[in-house]
Amino acid sequence: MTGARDRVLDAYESLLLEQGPSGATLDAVAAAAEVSKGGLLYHFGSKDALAGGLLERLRERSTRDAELMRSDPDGPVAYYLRTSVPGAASPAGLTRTYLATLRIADASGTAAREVLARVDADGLAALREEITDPVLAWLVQLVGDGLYLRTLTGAPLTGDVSVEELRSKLRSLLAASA
Amino acid sequence: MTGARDRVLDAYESLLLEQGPSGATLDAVAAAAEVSKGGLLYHFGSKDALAGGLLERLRERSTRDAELMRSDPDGPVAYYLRTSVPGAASPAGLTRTYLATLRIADASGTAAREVLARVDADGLAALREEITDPVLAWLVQLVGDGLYLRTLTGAPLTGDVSVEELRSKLRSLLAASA
DNA sequence: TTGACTGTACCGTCTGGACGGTATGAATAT
DNA sequence: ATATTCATACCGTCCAGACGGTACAGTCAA
Repeated sequence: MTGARDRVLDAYESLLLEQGPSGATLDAVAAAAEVSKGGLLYHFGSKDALAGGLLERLRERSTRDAELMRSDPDGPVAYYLRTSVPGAASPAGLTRTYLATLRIADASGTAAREVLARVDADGLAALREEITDPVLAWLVQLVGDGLYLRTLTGAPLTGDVSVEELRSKLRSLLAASA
Repeated sequence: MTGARDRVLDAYESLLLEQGPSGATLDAVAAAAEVSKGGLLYHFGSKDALAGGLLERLRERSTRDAELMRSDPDGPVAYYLRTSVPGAASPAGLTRTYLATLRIADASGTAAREVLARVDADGLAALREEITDPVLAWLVQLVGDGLYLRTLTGAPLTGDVSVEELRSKLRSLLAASA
């Protein structure tokens, strides 16, 4: 009994990631969630409400992720470097929800942008607790964001240089400035 | 006589950037380009063909941008750092076309991803001509990509740290490893 | 009995696309 | 010199289908 509501949101995310906004129709989402269309509309009264539900989930997961980041035994930076790699999803499922929200950042208008901006701000704040230099903290975050963009485009993440090499480079950069 | 074809592509880009894929309907594009729908369809036989036209333009502009990058008096890196900032568009209009293409990266399926990947590869190759360390070259590119993502979400580019500070940090990082 | 659905039937709107027509100008034929 | 043909570059209308959303009768576990 996973709760149909969550299943609908999961399905919405999946369709957004795999087929984009145009593929995430109410019918398709309902089918993917194994719920009738009527059932979907019972939980989310309109498509806007569905998008709102995704935004709400993003907010929740972002908050939870920030907590995990702060309480990580190796510190926020280590956590961030570990989880911002597309392959390893964040425990809270933040990555997935974030990427899905990115796809509706225009359709949902400003609301999505605001939440997205808040998620970024939360992450940066957590990073700053460990990285004293604000410029460097931002740089680290931007590298993670760049990796996100790669995932968005479905780029192969370049086999030439591994993400692990990138992370260790970042670590040495951080150590040098400390 | 600017050529209706180019005007259509310009309008398509604008709508993609301002309203996203759902706003970029054939009618809307035609209206924005001040061309009738029939006229639009004369130049691009279908919506897929329109997307294809955008991809073609991206390829052209990317090639031209790579040339400008290589022939820049201050070197590829300086050029990249200068132009990857959303505010200052690249001379060839690459930024705009790239961002627009990002919005249809799913609808156009794999074709868009391939071109996007090639643009990234071209940029990285140009960067590598100046930055010997491949990991560092990739890092620089990812920072630029992160800035792109910010533009995509419409994030305020954080007023806390200026992009100029970020650039100078990057420059000093590059100088230190040389 | 209520809440959480399912299933089916619909409706109005919008969208991509097909299609037939038109204006212009250059080439060719007479 | 005039008439005819042809290609290019559009315009405006129409339509089938898809989409979001509504309505409502029924099911079934707690």
